[in-house]
Amino acid sequence: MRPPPWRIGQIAKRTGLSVRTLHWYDEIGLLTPSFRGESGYRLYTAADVARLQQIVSLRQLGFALEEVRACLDSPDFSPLTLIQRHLAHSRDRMEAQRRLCDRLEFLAAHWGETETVSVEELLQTIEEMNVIAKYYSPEQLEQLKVRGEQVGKARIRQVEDEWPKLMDEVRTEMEKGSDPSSEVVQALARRWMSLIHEFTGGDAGIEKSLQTMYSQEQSIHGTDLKAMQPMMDYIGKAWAAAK
Amino acid sequence: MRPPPWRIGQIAKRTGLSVRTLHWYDEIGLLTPSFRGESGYRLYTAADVARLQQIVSLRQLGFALEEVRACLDSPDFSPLTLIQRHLAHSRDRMEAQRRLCDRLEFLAAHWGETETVSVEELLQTIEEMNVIAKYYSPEQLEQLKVRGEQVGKARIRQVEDEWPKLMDEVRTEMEKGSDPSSEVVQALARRWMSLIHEFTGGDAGIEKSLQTMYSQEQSIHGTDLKAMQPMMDYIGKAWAAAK
DNA sequence: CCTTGACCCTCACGTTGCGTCGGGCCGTAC
DNA sequence: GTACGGCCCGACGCAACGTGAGGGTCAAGG
Repeated sequence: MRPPPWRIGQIAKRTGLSVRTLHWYDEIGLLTPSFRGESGYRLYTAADVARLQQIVSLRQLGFALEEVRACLDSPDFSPLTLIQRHLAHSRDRMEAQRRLCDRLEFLAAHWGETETVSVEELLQTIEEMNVIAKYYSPEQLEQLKVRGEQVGKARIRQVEDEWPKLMDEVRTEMEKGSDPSSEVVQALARRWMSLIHEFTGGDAGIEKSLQTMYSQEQSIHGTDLKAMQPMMDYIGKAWAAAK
Repeated sequence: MRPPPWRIGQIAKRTGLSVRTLHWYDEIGLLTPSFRGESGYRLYTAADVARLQQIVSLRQLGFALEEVRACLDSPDFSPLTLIQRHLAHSRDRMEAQRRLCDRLEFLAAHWGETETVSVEELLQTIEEMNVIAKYYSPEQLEQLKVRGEQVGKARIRQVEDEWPKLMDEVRTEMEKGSDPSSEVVQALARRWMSLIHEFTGGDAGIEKSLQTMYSQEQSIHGTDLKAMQPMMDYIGKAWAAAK
């Protein structure tokens, strides 16, 4: 790092940028080295390096090269609005990134120990996620995610096992024509409501969204929701009778 | 949306993609419509639309077009590792985005009500942020951010006012040669330590990093840290004497 | 039959910020 | 003298389209 002016390779090493990047900055006129040797070598002075460090600093904030140029080349430029614009934009992008991570995390967790997952299963699950996202607000989804972490994956699998059994039992009672106020049906209703409550975490909004989804969609997660409608009515009656 | 096959414009409206995008997918062979009319119009069948929706689904996860192609075109493809790779990558990017947002937020907040900010001030502050980031771990910075929000901006400005005054008083006592165990110096030491404590929030690690920074850097935020070294020793003696 | 307007086609260049060649000159050490 | 590494310029490549230019097609209306 002996005498200024320095050649391009020195500058590259010093700043961590690539030689090509410095060529590029020169080419677009963002940083033109003050001198050229007789052989055509770019020669950078201390002032050039200072400007380059400013460029690097502004780039760290995610500014585009043209914005960096605007900052450095117009002496009375006030970067405040630029920063605020960038902040808003960055926050948006971060939100999008966060949601994407959530989705990926869910998918990764969903098949945590599974060896191989087929593309069909993946697409199926994405489709379900999209359907679900249609009915819950982002905040509700966040709530559900937290709740899912609270109850643990083991319990979730337990419940996923239990649901179809419970539905079978309810269907049986319905077909037998059992009175909703009978003790057997009451017990089923209590189990039903308990599972729902475990899912919603007692949040009324989430339960509302869940019901809206059940009434609008005809199938999800392999369950025929249309066929569930009468069951829900039946259980609803039993629950009402219990009170 | 009458009879399949549909023309490109219909498909575009239906999927929310642009016509150009569909052209592009055709060009790279990701989605070639099953038919062409005699006039050369692209004609998409229901199967084409189904594939397109799969493409859109996978793109939502942030997959590159080539990855989408790999998923859809090799029948025994298992996307699990792809998802995990993507998740790791996405988390990294989100972390970077978060740090960038933090920096921008700090800058925006730093000049909250100021009308115009010069580029020099901006660059100066970025430089300080870089120096600070050299000495604190990301977790510590997060802690400091939270702490800053707790104490409020008004108090921060108060402290920023108070520091130079306190330093002046300490310097005066030093030059007078006052005994560190004297009551006057003890009082100064108590004020000094109190301010430090208010900054660190009582965190030993942060205080350590702060001291490292003070000993390594020669100037920050317009304060001559080299000149502060003897003052810190002096206060240290006074504090030790107090105990 | 002609026009109009919506829709479609195929090039083909622009975008961002460089990475990565290829072919050839320059500088220094052995 | 020559070998090796640094530097030059020019040009293509990248991801995923956007945005024209210039021109055909189709259905309805005058």
